[in-house]
Amino acid sequence: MTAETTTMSTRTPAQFAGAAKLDQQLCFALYSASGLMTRLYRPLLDPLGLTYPQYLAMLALWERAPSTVGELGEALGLDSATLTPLLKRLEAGGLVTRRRDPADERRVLVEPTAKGQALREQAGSVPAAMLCNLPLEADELKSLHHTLTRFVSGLRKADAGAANQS
Amino acid sequence: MTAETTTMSTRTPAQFAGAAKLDQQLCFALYSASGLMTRLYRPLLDPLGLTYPQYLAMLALWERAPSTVGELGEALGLDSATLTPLLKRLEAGGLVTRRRDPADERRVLVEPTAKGQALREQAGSVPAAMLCNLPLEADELKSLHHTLTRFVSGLRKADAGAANQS
DNA sequence: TACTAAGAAATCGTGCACGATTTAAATGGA
DNA sequence: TCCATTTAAATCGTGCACGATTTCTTAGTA
Repeated sequence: MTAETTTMSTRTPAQFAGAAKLDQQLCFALYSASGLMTRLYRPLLDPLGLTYPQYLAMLALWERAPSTVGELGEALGLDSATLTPLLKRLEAGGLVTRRRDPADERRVLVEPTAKGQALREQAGSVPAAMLCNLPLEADELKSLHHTLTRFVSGLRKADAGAANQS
Repeated sequence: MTAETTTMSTRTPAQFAGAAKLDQQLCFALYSASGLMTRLYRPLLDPLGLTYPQYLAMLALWERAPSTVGELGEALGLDSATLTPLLKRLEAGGLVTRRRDPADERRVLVEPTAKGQALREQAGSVPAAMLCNLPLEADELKSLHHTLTRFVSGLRKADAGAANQS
């Protein structure tokens, strides 16, 4: 993006110009960073046969299984329309099982198979490899992570509020 | 995500546990932040008839038109497989025109229509409205933006390097 | 002039993401 | 008990994203 060299819009009120540009750049930077990171994960995850969202789902399941679709959705910030087909693909790959909860037939319990558990060992080297790719110093990463965590937490509240209004 | 309350994995070698967790959380935080931001933009962009990627494309075109598909791709970090259908939708909505460059028939020039230019006025209020939604203080936003910009710049280099290797 | 190589955009197939709707199960009264 | 309400997941339609391939154009070169 040529954002740095952008001249001020001639129509934007002066008092908004700075803030508007900052906002645009921040949101765009988040958008770009997210996409670039997914791309950097690809060569690490391809050998495991996982996409990045699938990797996130497995991480969640390795920490807590069985989980319901709803619990996974809460953990990952995704809804059933996204998770159901993703989990079906993981099931087709033999990594998880899906079954109705006998105690509440509305729920679906998802759980890693033996193969899915075995994958955890292979996946163990991913975070360290990924860390090597990240272009900031350790303290900067920590600071970025800290700010982002507060940011996400705030956004989630705003998002929940917006959902309740409608 | 229950990341804050996550207990340490019992299988991860101790010396990697901290770094691994930090990495996972940072990447996941970026992924989450990006998705949440797109969601926050939706109510602002819906009245304009734009999605967030379409809004980004229009921002780029308002700054520089005509642009080729390749130039837009460079600016937004997207390839022609993503942009071509997106631009066709903008064209179908009457916001841009697409035509082959007479000087080089390989290129396609994209340019806002009068309607696309008019939309710029309406879109002027979007950044300020978005800014109100963001949950951090101005100095924190600035710091986040600064770190993210360096981060993205570094990731782009890493990504370009990876592309050249293959 | 031909012939190859390089470039730009479009196309194809797969997967993620979500709003809106649907189906089915559980819950809470009248 | 019966029925309305709520809840959980699945489904449908649209749009983004990208690797791989294809088509067409331009450039370079024997």
